[in-house]
Amino acid sequence: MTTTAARRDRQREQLIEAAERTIAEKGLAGLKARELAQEIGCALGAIYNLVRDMDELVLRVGSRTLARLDEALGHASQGALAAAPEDAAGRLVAIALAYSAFARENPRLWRTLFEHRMVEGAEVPDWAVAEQMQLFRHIMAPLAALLPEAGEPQRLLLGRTLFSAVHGVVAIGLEEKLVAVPRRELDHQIETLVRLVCAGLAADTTLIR
Amino acid sequence: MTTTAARRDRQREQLIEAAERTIAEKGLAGLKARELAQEIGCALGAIYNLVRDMDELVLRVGSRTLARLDEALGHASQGALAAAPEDAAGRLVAIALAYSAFARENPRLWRTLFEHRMVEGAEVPDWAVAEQMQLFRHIMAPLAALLPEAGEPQRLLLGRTLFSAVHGVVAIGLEEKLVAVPRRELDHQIETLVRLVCAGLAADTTLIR
DNA sequence: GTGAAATTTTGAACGATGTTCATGACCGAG
DNA sequence: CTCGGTCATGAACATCGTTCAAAATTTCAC
Repeated sequence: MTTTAARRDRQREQLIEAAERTIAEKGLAGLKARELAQEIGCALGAIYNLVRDMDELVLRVGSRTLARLDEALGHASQGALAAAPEDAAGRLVAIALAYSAFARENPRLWRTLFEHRMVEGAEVPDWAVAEQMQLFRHIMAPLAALLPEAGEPQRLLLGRTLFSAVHGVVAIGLEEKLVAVPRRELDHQIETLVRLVCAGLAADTTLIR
Repeated sequence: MTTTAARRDRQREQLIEAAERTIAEKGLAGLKARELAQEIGCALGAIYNLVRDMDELVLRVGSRTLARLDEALGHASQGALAAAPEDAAGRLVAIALAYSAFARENPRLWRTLFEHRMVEGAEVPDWAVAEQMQLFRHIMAPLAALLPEAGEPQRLLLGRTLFSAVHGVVAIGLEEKLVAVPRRELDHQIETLVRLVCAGLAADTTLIR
């Protein structure tokens, strides 16, 4: 016997999956409450029993995307560690390239992570913020190997900066949809950026204080 | 005597300025056709005689923002050049910091430059693309001084990468509105990033090929 | 098992919003 | 002055997300 709560949970899952498919296919702007209701076979108003509003739905899709991204970065980091345990810079490059690959392969879902703005006044829930912070741990490990003498706060700051910089290259690189940036070229830009920063770190450690 | 066309041009200017003020105050989401019509004193439908649609209006506001940004970067570059003509890296840092300052001082207008997505299928007009490319010239000059031996294509690629990287740090740094990143900290991250890349370039020119 | 109470589902209705279009005012040339 | 075309007008339309009173369903005590 299926209790009401269990069925609602199942339907909520269906809703989130339908929303994920829709965003992946048509982008965030293509997400319509009425279409979702029809797709999961419920009334329009029922959606608001499964989810507070569309914002929460988008946030939950973002949570799934973030989990997949986290997994991709973890695999890349692990692979690079196995291939060259000493090469911390290479591991950073591998993570950055994995980030780029994920963005390229999931363009609309990835975009949604940043495109989505909360309605005025509403705050991002704590669990969403915590998830985003989790991503940094992949960067922090190689960074600690690269800068054993720097303090943790300095490393955190640098990790954040490095992530943001790579993100910027990917974001602007994938912007112009028509003249799609060739994968090779974008990946080369990213690798160059990360290696330049690492070379800079090796050349002049006083830049990190 | 004011011909009809002249009055329409004047009203179009009013419309763009009103839209600019609105976006600066309330953000892109706060831009409503009906409010604009009331503000410039015309009927709702008249807006569509001044502008094809809201997309074009936002693009025109973006054009003004881009012009002011271009001016700010030019001033910063010029100032740094006068202060230390030899220090190309310092000029890059000055430009990056000016970019950060502009974004911080014009958060909603700056955001609109990137937030805005064309409706499906519509393409960004050529004049808008050309304007964006203009920005790069500020970066290219110091880069040429820094890498006299590199080819122009390599320099262009690196300039684009550097711009994107700094943009990423600013974009993510200004993201969380509540826990506003202190100006000092953000500027320090940016300067660190640019100096690290410059140090990397000096240490290992083979990274740019 | 039954009936009442509580809960959930329903979809019409509401309030916004961008855009269009018949209508009527207005302008300018002859 | 007049008339033909141009332009302004705002009601109407198509979509949205969201709400809510009513209907349907489930729950539960007896």
